[in-house]
Amino acid sequence: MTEPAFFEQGTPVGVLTAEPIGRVLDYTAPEGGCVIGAFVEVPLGPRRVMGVVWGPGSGGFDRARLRAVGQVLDAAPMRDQMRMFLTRTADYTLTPLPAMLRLATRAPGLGAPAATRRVYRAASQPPSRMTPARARVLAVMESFGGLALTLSELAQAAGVSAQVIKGLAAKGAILEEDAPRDLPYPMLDPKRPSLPLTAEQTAAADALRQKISDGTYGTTLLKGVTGSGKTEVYLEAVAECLRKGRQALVLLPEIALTAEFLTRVQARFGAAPAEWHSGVTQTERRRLWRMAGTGDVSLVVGARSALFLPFRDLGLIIVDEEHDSSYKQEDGVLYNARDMAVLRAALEGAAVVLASATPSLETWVNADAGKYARLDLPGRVGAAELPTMTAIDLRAESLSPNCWISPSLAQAVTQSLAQGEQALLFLNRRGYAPTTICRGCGHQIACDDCDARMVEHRFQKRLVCHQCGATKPVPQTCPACGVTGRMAPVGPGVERLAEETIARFPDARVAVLSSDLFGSARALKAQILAIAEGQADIIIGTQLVAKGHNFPLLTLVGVIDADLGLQGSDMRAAERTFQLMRQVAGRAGRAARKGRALLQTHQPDHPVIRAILGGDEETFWRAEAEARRSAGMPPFGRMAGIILSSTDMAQVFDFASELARRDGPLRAVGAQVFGPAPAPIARIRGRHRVRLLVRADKAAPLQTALAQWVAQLKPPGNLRVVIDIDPQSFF
DNA sequence: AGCACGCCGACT
DNA sequence: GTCGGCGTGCTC
Repeated sequence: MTEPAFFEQGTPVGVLTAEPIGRVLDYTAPEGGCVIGAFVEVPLGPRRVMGVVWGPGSGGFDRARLRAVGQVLDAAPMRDQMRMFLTRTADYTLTPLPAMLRLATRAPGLGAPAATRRVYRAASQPPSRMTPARARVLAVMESFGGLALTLSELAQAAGVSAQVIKGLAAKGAILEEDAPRDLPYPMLDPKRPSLPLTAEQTAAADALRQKISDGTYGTTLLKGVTGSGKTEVYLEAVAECLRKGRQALVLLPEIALTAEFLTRVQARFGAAPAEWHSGVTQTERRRLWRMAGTGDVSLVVGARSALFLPFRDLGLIIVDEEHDSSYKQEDGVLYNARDMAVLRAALEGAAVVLASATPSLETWVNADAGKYARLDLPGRVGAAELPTMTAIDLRAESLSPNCWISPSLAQAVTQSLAQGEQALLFLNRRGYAPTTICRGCGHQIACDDCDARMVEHRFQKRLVCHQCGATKPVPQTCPACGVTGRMAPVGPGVERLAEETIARFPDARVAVLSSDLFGSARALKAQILAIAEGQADIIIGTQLVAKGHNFPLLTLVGVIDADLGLQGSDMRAAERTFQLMRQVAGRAGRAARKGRALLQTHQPDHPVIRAILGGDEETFWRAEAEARRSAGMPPFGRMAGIILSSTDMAQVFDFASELARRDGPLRAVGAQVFGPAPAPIARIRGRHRVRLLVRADKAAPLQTALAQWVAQLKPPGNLRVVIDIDPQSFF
């Protein structure tokens, strides 16, 4: 069936709005008609809302009662590929289509006529009377050629007041005009020479260029150890894509921390790329959204939601640090940007590059099965060598109570300091101490609204719940037994580790990098820069430091508790610990000096610890893959998590049990239900959470079955049901 | 999502 | 008698 691309005035059209209405509504096409995919404004009840012409009218509504499309908005119509992408992601994630549309239209004033701004341009006629200030203005204009400047730009550049410029304009000596506010982004120049590449990098870059030159879909895993120069390699893929005249998208996990990345793009292409993340202004978002649609932006660097920009001709998607768990959105629409990038690329005829030093098991398996191509960069660039990794067996070390730096680690730190090098002590725990306990009765302080212990933050002088952010003062008196003065912190957090470090190394400058210690991303960036320049001797850090920062003077990484991530029975624990440890260790020795990593552990013979220390990664992945395969777990089977939450614990348990009992639609496709069990976090913000897990074979039509299954029961009152396809954690 | 309609409790 | 609580249902 072929759909008409254009609808004459008065013909019924189906319009999808971002309102939570489960279906497309019929309207009549407006005066002048409209094309399929057009962004329109339609009347809905007393309101006017934005929508997209999704297709011909369904005809299921009284023709005489149809209202007309209000107006066609001034935006590039949504392309077929994008409509297909939204439909497919909605189906895959079991998200209502309007919610997907909302994700794809996160730009303010979408249809408003293009905003203008007043600009000034040189005129041929000189002013009747020349003054030094006027001369400076004219000189600035001369130096900018024909380029139009705003009042403030011009005044600042010439060092004159706005009055001078207004005066010149009034005399006709310069021209005053309105220009569109949304200027095209500076052009990136892919013809500029790349940085010198090693033979290894060149080979990988050539292979990627080849993938892009045929303009078809294909996914490549670019696996390179930290410091192997992955970025330079995939920037060559970007260059090839730009040469082809297509747009490129680079997805990054922690967008607030990309100053270094932007500088590298600037160095390679002579101009900065467009940025898309929560920190960009509304005006900028609007500009980028529109320019993506018209093709006036060639390279976008962004967080996961950049995947939903309306690119006119997307030729390449890079997913950097593809294993990073922040690609999986955990609230609102639950999607994994890495997987959806592959889907979008397939629909657009674009190439995908998944870059990582420690790929996700899913990606490793896909590459192993030949579904993805794979390129390896085994060596570091230049003089840098991979750090050596050794375990410190904590069973053989004598540690004083409330101390976490073993004698062996302390000795290594002393040695680094003596050589004028930096050391990093890694502990993935924010705050001072994870637990506050009463020495009298053993009571632990927990959050009032969540099923979580409260973490002491000495910096804030309060206890903080890491689930909901609630805080309370550290009590002097035990709320359980009423005894005063026996409350005590138990276990280490980075703040407490810093205290110990300062006591042990009084002459060293100690810096703590933890996300909660900085008010803004800018302050954090400044601190990172200062550390990179050598303004600290010992860095104490959480997970934050594992992600992509270069500290050239850093040669020693000490992992305080390598066992931390291995607790619990989550099947992803091994994979996560492996990735994190490898990444943290990779911070050491990235410049000329050799680095080493020391892992404090109570179980040096644990298979994961041995895999981290021993070089044989492929064996580790193969064993992990085999364990998953035999259990029928992802990526060899499919999983969905169903989180049910309510303020009433009995109600939510009863409902979940009833749902689990009525598993007919699931059994019909060979899927099983597990649970109900308390969710990993059993209570958040006063809501009790219960989880069901569904497992199915890879080929099973899981989404359809889930939809039928859940539709059997109507959730009562304030009970909420959220379905999470491909959950990050499964027990 | 908004916004109306509607059916029961405590107020001028 | 009326004001208003927010449950239910509709929007082409």
